[in-house]
Amino acid sequence: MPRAGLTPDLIVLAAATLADRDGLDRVTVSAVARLVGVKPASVYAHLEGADDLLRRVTQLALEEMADRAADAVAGRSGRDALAAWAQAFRTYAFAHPGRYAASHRPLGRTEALAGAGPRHTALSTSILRGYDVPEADHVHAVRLLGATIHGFLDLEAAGSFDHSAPPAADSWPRVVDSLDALLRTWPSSSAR
Amino acid sequence: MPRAGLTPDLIVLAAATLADRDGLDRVTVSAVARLVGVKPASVYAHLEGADDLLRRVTQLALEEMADRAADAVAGRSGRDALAAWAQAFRTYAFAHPGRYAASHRPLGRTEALAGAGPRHTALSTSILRGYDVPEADHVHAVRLLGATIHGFLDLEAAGSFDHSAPPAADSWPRVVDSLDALLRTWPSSSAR
DNA sequence: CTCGTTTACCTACAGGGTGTAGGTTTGGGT
DNA sequence: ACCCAAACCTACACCCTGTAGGTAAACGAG
Repeated sequence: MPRAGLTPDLIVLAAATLADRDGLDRVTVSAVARLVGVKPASVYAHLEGADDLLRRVTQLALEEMADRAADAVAGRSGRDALAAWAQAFRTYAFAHPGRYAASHRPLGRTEALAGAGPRHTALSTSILRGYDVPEADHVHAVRLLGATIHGFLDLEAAGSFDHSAPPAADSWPRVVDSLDALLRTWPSSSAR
Repeated sequence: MPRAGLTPDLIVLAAATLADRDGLDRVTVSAVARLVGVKPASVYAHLEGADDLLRRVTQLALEEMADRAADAVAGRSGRDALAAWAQAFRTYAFAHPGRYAASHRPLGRTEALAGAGPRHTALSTSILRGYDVPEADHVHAVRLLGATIHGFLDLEAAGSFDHSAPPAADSWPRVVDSLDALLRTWPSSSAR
């Protein structure tokens, strides 16, 4: 019997593929084993278990998203950077729904600080350079950006926008416009 | 052997309790059966299965949140209404993390239109009455509000804000301020 | 108050996922 | 050519889902 030549990375990639194709909740050690042509028990030699598998998919998704986001903001600033940055996430969420869903799973402090987390923080902070947001408010602005983009994509993926009239895609540019407007007028917004 | 006197509602309530205590992913037919003191098979007489159980928890959570949100906006308008409405969700998310997580699960068109969905839409629309947002933009504004609040609470629950300095609670009022500012200046924001 | 019907709950079982123990094969290094 | 680490296997125990069919408690009718 030829050997599959598995590595943890190959298994995680298969899991991510499966997540995108069948949904994150269908990602099981057994299903991944089937996909790579191996018995379930063999997978446990490369990973610590189901939790570990999902955690690695989360980390993969966060890294990939950071890559794409970095690409998007490169060479842009202000509104352009903001729009491209946000669009990078939306494109990723559509292309890789399972990975995107995985990216929301909680991570331990250690994994979060070691992985792509800081890159995401740095990227969204860099967007603020095109606006007049005071240094002290950067954290809040970054959180607001992240929350709004994540919230929109999450609700869109959950179909929450499918029950009212205009397609979610019509609201997307308005969301980006709003965030831009908010950042442009930030000082006055904190002045009540 | 005394009879437990189960009803679908009692089972769903037990499931919701379990979700809040142990996490939504620990909600299984078996666990709920244990909690109410019955064998797993007995639960299937009252529900159609695990999917049905989770769907009902989702609906329960949406109804409860609509109740609290309605309570919060009653007798308020403008910024007060917005802040109270947003706070209602945050309070609920803290008090009932499992239910709150369940509220994000996708629902079919039928369940969504029959349940609390329309109430939530009506509630957030009512907040716009305190602002000068043109009728045609209401949908977009409602989606923006929902996305931002949901996104913030979801990221906060996932611990995404625990890795940088100020506690998430410090950013929350800034988010509400920002949304208020955005709605107050809405017309100019759509004018680029 | 007994009797029959309903139905709440049961046991038993099949199927699939997780995870461990321990055996067998494969391939690279010496 | 051989050896050893590792990749992969079978076999098993355990839990969750869901179905089939049985037992017994409640409840209304006479």
